[in-house]
Amino acid sequence: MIAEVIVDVAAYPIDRPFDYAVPAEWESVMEPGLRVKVPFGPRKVVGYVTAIKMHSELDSGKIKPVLEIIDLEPVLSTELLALSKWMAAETIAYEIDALQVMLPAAMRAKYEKIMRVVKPELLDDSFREFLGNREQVSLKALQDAHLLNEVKKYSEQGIVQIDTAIQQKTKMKKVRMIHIPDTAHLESALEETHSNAKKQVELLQWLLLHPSKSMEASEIMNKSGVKANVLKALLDKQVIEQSQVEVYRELDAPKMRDSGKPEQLTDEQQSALSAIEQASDKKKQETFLLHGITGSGKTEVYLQAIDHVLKKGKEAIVLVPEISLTPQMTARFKGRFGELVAVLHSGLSSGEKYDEWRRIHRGEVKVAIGARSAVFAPFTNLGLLILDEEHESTYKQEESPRYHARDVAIWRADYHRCPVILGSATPSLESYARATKDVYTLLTLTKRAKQQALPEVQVVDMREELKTGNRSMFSVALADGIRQRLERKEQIVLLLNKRGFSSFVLCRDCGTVVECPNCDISLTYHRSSESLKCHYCGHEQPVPIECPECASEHIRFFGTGTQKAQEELYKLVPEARVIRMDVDTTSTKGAHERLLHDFGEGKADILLGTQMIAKGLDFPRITLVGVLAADTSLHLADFRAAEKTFQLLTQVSGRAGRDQLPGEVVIQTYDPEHYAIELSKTQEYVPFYELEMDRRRQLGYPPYYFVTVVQFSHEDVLKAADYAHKGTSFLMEQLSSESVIIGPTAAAISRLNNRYRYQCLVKYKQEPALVPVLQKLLKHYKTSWAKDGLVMSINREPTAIF
DNA sequence: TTGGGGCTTCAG
DNA sequence: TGAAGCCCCAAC
Repeated sequence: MIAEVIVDVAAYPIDRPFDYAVPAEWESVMEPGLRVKVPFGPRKVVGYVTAIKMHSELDSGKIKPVLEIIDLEPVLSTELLALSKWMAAETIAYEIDALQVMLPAAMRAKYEKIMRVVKPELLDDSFREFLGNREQVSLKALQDAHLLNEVKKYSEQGIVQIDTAIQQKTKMKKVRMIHIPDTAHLESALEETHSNAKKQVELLQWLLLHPSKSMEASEIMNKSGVKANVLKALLDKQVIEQSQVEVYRELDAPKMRDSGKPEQLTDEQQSALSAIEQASDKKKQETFLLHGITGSGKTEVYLQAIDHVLKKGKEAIVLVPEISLTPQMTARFKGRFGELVAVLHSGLSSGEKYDEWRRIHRGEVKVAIGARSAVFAPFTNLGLLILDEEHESTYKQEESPRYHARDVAIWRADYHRCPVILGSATPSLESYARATKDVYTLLTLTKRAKQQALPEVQVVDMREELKTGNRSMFSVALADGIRQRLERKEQIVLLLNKRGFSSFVLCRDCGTVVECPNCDISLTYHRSSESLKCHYCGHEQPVPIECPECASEHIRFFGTGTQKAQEELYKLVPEARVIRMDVDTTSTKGAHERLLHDFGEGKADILLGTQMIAKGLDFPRITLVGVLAADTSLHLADFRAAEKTFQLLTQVSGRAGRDQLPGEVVIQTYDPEHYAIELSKTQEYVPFYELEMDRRRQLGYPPYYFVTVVQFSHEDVLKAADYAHKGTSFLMEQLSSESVIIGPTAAAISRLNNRYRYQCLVKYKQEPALVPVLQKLLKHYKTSWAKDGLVMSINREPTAIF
């Protein structure tokens, strides 16, 4: 029997299965999806069995045997094995990378070189002394002891052997379990125990009072008050027995709970739910775009749809952007489905993630909630996949394999013949466009679930504020609003839009942002050269001293931090209690959750933060939302800038007035006429969608075109540019004339880690040759360019063009 | 990616 | 002549 194995080596010529002989005694247990230890060249590595066959094309002399089977059960199902193949091909990644992302990080192998003594009698005395009674030592320890030269000699003489040890990063957690005999045995043991052994008598009596078959050793010690030595004495006498039992790590119980009861649905919610249930009953793959305004109760639709598939004995995956994986959200799912839910979020340790993964793998839970990678949850009978806030760019992994969770979800749904729900108040243009073309089924929720009115939105022109002499960060309207809420003991959320910090130049008098003469995109400020550059066409110009439009000298780099905002806020309302939430204050584990919890408890009046506060907050006392600088994200060198701004403004506005109290939103901007800001006033998505689609069509950007970016980097500027040229011309030659190839241009971050970066942009509507051509380019690169120090990467459908 | 073999270079 | 450094190649 032959096993085809993908080995744990990420390299171009190795990105294919290798054949290994299966020893006869393992033939009955060998199957695809198992991890094995195999010899590979002179070393030993972990590999994944992807197929079993009876014969190999290779000379039998070349085939080595599998050394060890690591798992008892396959860790990857046939479905996930097939998915990894598809994903590797689609994203142009190594298959091993595609396999590894599907498993928890704790299962990734760690290699350690160890030295094993073969002929101890031939060792020097000093070396033997160092070893003590150890038979093997890690090379690391030997290096620390400066013994590497000796080891080398011994190894050449065959006195010691160097070997690779493969270790699991995280092991299953085990506890010491004490097995307690029945009362009769305990009583007879008590009689036999000498009364001098007071503590033993005490323990036996305690055990008699607390009858149980088995108990954790630590629990016995804690509750009975005896020490470990007493326990050991009884173990030695074989009165009690012990064993190591595998347990799951205890997760923090959610602090908030949902009532657990399904809520009454509105008509709109009900018809959306029915459509999903129908698709589910018909065992049909169908992708639904659930477009519901903020507060329209999308989550309730998810919950009831999940309930429907669970009743049919199937499983569900819910993906949420990491940031909205707040206790509020998870508590709601746990409240509804209790122990059937596994939550996978970044706050868990790798061991905890591993435990959650095993709970899914063993079929102990039916619902998995998590960020991007939860889309690979090892369910075998999926009935529903949900992506909440589907427009979020965090669903795209920006390192190899560069997959999009949406595509993976649809692939899995297709495999299991089940529906996918993409939910958002502000869908990505891609998804909405597909919904209008009936690729996806559009479901719309236009009313808020609790009948509240949408908050009233006011856009404040900061240029006017400046003219009237207000140089502070807060407009008169916002400052008044804040004071008012403080008096009424209501809560305020202030969003500081920090994206694209200091990267563009803006005139404080007329709001002009310096743009590229060739492209409809703002120029990016480059400190190193004191110039402004366009990352799309390569245009470059010096930083102007005065505004090119109004000749004002109030022209400067735009951007301001949360810390400064907090100081200014203090000057404005010293009595207010402010919680600041940004990368600085949320870097420690659980900080994010704690700050939100405090805010929810009313321990602060104002929540000031960056993007991370825009989502998922659902607190009834928030009645004012202020956006301090709406335009910061508008002038990024990114064709999605307007879309992202509109999404952010809509999301954050949705935080206000979610309960009884009416909400109000104040958006401060230097560019009130911009359609992304103008339209966020009414929070109407469709008009924005139409305008933005028009613009995208004119400029030839997604979703009208697909985009692939090929990036070239090299330590030497000239070589980077040279290879970028070569690569670009290769693509031009090979791809059809329908495709638009732009570049090479300097990347937005033109030097990163001392490497110069250039890129080439491929835009296409239909290009069947794309993947094969990219594969060819990759082969070129790997077989010759890479040797010259070039690094090339391919990113299909990037979230942003850097 | 990694380890080994082979080749060159340099000092002794 | 041996050690060290570098390049190249195969890996089942």
